[in-house]
Amino acid sequence: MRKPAQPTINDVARIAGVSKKTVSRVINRSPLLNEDTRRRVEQVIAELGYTPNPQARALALRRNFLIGLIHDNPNAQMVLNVQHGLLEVLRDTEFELILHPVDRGSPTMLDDIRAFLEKQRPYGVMLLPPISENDSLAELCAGLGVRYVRMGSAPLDEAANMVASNDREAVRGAVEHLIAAGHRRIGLIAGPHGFRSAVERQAGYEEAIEAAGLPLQRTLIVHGDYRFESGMRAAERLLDLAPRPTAVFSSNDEMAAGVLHVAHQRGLTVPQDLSIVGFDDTPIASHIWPPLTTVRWPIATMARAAALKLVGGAGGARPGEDGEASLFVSTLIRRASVAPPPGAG
Amino acid sequence: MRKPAQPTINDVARIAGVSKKTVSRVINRSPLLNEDTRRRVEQVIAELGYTPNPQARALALRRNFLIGLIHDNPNAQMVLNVQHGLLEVLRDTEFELILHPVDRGSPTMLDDIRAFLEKQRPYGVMLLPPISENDSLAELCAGLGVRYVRMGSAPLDEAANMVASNDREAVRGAVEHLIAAGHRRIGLIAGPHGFRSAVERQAGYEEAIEAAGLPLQRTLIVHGDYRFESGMRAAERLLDLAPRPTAVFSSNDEMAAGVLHVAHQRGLTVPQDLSIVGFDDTPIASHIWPPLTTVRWPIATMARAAALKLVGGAGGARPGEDGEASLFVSTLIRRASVAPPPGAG
DNA sequence: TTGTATGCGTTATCAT
DNA sequence: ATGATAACGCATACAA
Repeated sequence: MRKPAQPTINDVARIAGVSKKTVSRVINRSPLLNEDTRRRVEQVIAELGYTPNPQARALALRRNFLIGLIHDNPNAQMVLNVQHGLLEVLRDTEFELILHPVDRGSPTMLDDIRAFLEKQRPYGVMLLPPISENDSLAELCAGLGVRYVRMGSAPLDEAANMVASNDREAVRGAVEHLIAAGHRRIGLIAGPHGFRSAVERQAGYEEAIEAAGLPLQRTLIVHGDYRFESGMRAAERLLDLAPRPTAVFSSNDEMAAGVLHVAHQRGLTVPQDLSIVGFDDTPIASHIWPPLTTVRWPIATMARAAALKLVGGAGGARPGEDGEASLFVSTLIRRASVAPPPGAG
Repeated sequence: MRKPAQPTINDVARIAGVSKKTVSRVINRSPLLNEDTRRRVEQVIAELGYTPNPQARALALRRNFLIGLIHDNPNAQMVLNVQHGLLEVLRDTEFELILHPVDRGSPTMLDDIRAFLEKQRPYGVMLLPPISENDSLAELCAGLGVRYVRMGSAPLDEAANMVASNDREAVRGAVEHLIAAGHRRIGLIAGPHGFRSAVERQAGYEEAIEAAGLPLQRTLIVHGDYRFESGMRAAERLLDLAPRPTAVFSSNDEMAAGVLHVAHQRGLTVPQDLSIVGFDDTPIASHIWPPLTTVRWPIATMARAAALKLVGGAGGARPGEDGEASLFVSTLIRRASVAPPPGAG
């Protein structure tokens, strides 16, 4: 196999009959350049198929063009949506996305991330929930001089470092939707302790209940861990109640699917016997039967905004209007899993 | 914010009282080194918290430590599983994973990938199905001197460049399972034309049907595009048949979920009225109702093997037994979506 | 407007 | 076993 040696800036300079610096100026779009020489150099660049070596650039500029994505696998679809949103912005820049999944259960997580940051020295990092809620992590980044953007369920940092959704309002709206359908006993499957998203979503639930003048019953609130099985367990407890709730709001779709599962097992028909509302609008929400009413938050849009905040104008990226926003609104997607409570007809 | 200047090899050399080359030797585990000096240097490295600059290394070595993942979004869970398998191996090495999603519908896909390869010059790339089936793409990598590993449903390259699953056998086993349950009219939802996986899975279906001495009926074979909606459309056509099939094998879980959806819409009970088998064992398979009997292929294991093939011993990675294998077996996961055909009791 | 000298942090060559 | 020096490909400071 022949060795396809990449042409370097020297080759371009030699063939174009100029100095490397001039080529460098062309590459970096220096304004003070003779139009003739620019064209000539660009011609040679095109002929040779020359591409600047990113590593050499990084070395000379004393900064690289890596954006890190640090997360602890919230859910597959979300991670992928974030990756897509990020890459959509990064694609036209010289930045690359590198991944760094971590294990929030590990006591060495912070050290692990520190090692990653010190080794790669990424230009910036994107922090996904739930670890994005960790203030020590944000401080670690700041201390190391690595810019960061956190994604979360509420504004927990300054706008420049944050893209947030309004989980509380969104859930309040979702539960109000159930109340408007006639439900009075509404169960909540809350997220795990220590998650800001869990807190926000529960707060939204409570706000809606109280605003409607309904009693806030602790037995109607069960915690899960955002996983399918925990949704099943929570549903068991909720459906064992007498009288049992006529509707359940689940803090994410996966647990909501667990509720549906249990309902099926018990011979309950959804939504006639039990209404269910989820959160996330992952693909499973529209694929299960019946299709799930759920809250959709604009993950890809938020990721794009985050990317713009991170690279903000650097490396060819242009901050768009997305770049300014840091709070994003979620919307209720109405499907077939909600109906009036039994006997309400 | 203070500038946390990284210590360089020069700092280490100066403080340890040796030359940079000696430090370099320590880092790279050169065998010819005095034990004393090695320990002394390692001590200083630890004290300073020195980490070699990957960009500078890449420049000097004329090769970088990037592994690219090129894919056209087969499905979220698969992409994520691959990422995890890859990163599991890469984590202990100096390699980083960079992403490059593409659009196989675009006529410029190959040019786009070429630009990516020429710019980043990754050490190696991992190609996911379906674009991994594209021979021109493999040739492009080879021509550019970029090593690659393809992931696919059958061995379509030499072992060093391939991790393959045995889709054909796996599907054959799955359909035989249906036949053993008593089914004689078994529908197939095939994958889209142009996909090797679609060909292999259809072949497995046909082998099972013929081996059982059943008639191979073209009306029982409908093509989908691996997406949920296409599964619904295919199911409509299959269930409109008279007599209708008593079982359906779907070439992936997402389409199988579509079948389940249509069955529900038509008031058919699964598995009593209709048995369904899927392929992939994505989370949705176990989360829908009833839980789906499906074929699981060892994606993460395959990805680990691929990573070992790519970095093979380089950069601290040690080829394990995974590294040798290039053919991986899938297994049938039996859940609740299969029963004897109606009236068979 | 363009060129020269120098540095970025590392490894390779060839000494000693 | 260790060190001086020259790459690697690019950018910056300073001249011209």
